[in-house]
Amino acid sequence: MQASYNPKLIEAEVQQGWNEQQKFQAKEDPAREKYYCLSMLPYPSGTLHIGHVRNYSIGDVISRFQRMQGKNVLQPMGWDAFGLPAENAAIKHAVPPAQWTRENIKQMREQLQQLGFALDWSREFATCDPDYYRWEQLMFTRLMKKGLVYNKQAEVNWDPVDQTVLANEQVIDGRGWRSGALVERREIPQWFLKITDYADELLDGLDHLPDWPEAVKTMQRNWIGRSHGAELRFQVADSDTCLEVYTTRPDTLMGATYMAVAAQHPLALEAARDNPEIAAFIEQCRHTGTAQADLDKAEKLGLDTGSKAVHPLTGELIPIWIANFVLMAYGTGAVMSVPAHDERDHAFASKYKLPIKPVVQPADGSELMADEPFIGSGVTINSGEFDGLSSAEAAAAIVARLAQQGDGRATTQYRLRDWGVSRQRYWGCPIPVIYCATCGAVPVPEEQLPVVLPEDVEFSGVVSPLKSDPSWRQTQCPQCGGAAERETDTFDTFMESSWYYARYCCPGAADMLDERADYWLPVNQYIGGIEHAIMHLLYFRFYHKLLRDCGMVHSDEPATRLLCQGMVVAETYFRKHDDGSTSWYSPTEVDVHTDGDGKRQARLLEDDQPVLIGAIEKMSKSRNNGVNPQDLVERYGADTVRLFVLFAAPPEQSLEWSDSGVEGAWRFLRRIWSGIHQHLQAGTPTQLDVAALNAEQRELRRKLHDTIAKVSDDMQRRYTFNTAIAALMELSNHLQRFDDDSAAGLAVTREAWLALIQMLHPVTPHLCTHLWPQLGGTGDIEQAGWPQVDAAARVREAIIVVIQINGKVRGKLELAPGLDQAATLAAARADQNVQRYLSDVTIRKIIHVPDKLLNLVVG
RNA sequence: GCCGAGGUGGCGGAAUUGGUAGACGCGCUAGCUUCAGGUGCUAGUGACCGCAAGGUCGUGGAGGUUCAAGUCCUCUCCUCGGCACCA
Repeated sequence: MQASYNPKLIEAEVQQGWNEQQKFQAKEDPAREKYYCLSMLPYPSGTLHIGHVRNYSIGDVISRFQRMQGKNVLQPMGWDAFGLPAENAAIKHAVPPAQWTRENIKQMREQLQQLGFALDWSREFATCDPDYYRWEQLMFTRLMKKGLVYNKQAEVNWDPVDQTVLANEQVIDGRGWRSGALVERREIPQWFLKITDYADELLDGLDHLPDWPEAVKTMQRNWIGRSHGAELRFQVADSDTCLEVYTTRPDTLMGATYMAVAAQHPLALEAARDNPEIAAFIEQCRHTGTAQADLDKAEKLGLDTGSKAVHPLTGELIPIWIANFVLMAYGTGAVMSVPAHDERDHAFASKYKLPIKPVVQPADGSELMADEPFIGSGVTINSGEFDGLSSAEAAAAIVARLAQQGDGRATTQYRLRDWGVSRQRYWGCPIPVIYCATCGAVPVPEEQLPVVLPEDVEFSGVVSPLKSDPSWRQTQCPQCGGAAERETDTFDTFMESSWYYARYCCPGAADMLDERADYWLPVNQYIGGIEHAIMHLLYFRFYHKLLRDCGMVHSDEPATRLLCQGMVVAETYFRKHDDGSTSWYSPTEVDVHTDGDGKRQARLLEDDQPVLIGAIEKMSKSRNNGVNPQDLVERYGADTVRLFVLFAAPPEQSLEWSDSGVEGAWRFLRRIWSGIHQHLQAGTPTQLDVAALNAEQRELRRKLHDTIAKVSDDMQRRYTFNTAIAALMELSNHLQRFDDDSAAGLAVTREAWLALIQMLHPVTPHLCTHLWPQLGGTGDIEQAGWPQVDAAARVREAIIVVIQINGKVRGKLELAPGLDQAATLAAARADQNVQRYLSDVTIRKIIHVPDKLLNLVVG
């Protein structure tokens, strides 16, 4: 064995061994328990960043830990290859999106391989492969036939200068990012998947996912937003039309003092015909982006249409307003406004001096605040015959009355909207639909799939090559054979990431999936960023149910356990220049020192002059605070990088990058190496005889077996890899301090080093694979399994019990375990410092937590 | 604006079920080792008072519950994630 640790050498050697054995190629084996560990597939943006390294290191620890438990583990990898950045790169560098994407994949694959993840590369694919997306197209045509797909008009952000549709992130302060033109909302026909048909199942299914984070389930519940309320009808005065509204608070109907409709509502458009002021207001409303946050934050504006609605209970006429915060796409595009009991209605009514009529008061009889809405439930007032009822009773009574009149009914509504899957983009999966003048929208027949996206194209960034190329577009109608045109929109890229996990199970299958999916699914452990908590993870669950209802999978949920890791952030360094500009420096160009007063100072290495330390932010190009994992791997080796990202923070928290922290990880691995080197030099151990150990040797064994218990729990149940590593560091510190070269001492040390290497193996597999045979470990470290706890070794002869007086610690006593209250009290009374607090007082109360604490309340 | 997280030494973090706050690592200080050091080793390191024994304070802020609160409750401030076309 070499005296010093050389990761470059051993990592290459160990990886070569894995490749030769095809060690991580998973094979279906019904005789073995399977374990499917899946990390979210990366978008091939160019190079790997630390966020990827973190995600895949977590997945790899879990995978390798499960392999050591004897499971048949599948850990695949692929590429989420369609998407907007490829189009942006094409515009910037004049390179076709396909070429840019495939070059990035090549580079990132090499980087992943260097990190030594236990991935089954034989199952790899990119979602832009026609062999992948053809099945997605097939699925879509099947869903069309099942009635789960429909086409309707929906709004997009329209850039009137570039004549193109913009993504929300391309709209900056209401203007197109490239043209600077004011963006308009425009309606165009788009395809939708009926996710709302599955709303109840998606909601109720969350109750059967005990191993998903509560935060994710809560966010999904709120997103689906099932509410029970009523659909009500208001007659429009002097007209034969009606306003349909939905409300969750029919008990407050008597307090409705005005109606509000969306700017695109037919009633608003009608009012605009002979009123230029209204027409101008509607035009103004078109210039907000489609993003919900923008709409919510925009000033609440409204205008009276002049029309009146008839209150269905009182017959009173109430005004109908147009309001910019009422959405046409959501619900019926109209709401009844009860300013006394709704915050937004109250603000709007106050602004436009509309009447406010309280109809509910708190059940405890407390006074209503004059200037604030009361949004809770209570008891009805000012409601005529409905007075004096609880909110629930009033709601039921009012809905019953309206139903009798034919003006309303109880309904359930969802906040969730159907999934719009059309994108007016080139670099995506073509939507397999043909438009025929006689037959309408016809799904592309199965035998004509896939509809292949042409890859060798010139892409200007304005018009999709699909739309500009008539030879691709023009085709024949599959039904009547007449001239027809292809759909030129492509799918939302969430479509590809909604079923990739299932395709990994069946590479090369002659259908979308085959029986191999039943062996591997559901995913045992899914790992990805918290930013996917709602949309991706909801579509992922939805698609699984679609696959199930098409008979392709036989479970209700795609993944049983979910881990959401936090972001990777880093400190920023900058200088302000005289011209007002700012230069951002990479952490690698800066040296940070702490002076004697604990103040941190940063200097630029290049000129040795100070730079300012900025905020800690998500790693990004604009702040230049990213760190390239490849440089780190070259300098320290993959094991050090993996160790650091797992040690620096628990997986769910954001991880702060630290160069010196990496140094610490590197030092730890070197100490392991030299410690084992010294141990091997010291001599040959005899067979371990636990009955013949001295006190120090027993103490080391106790530490070892405590550590095995802790690390096993941290890795399997808690997923706190940082504390598992800390425990291994403690054990290693003990081992280095333990200076006993006797045969028995060496035997205890050998046992500890072997177990340490086994437990560290999921984290730093190269180092541990290499050291295992050096320590005399037999066979393959992975097949040797996980170290077992020897309960007898953990028994303590003495434990520390804390003595408190009035809740303050006054003594710590080393006592035999299992003492009762009286014996513990006697021991406490014997302690000098405790005695000082017990003279001249009476003990009023004694709290005894056996083997932990004795609290004496005195006075 | 709405929904969801988070806030603990100079720094990253630990404290798993309400029971010793600060494990482990970084940084810093001192000493030793080395031809040398951006090496290695040893010791110390929350703040304040004290020669020491020991004491007081201390988990974003303000209240509360409890023998006991980082942990539970109420209010509040700040940071981050998502908000349906970034992925």
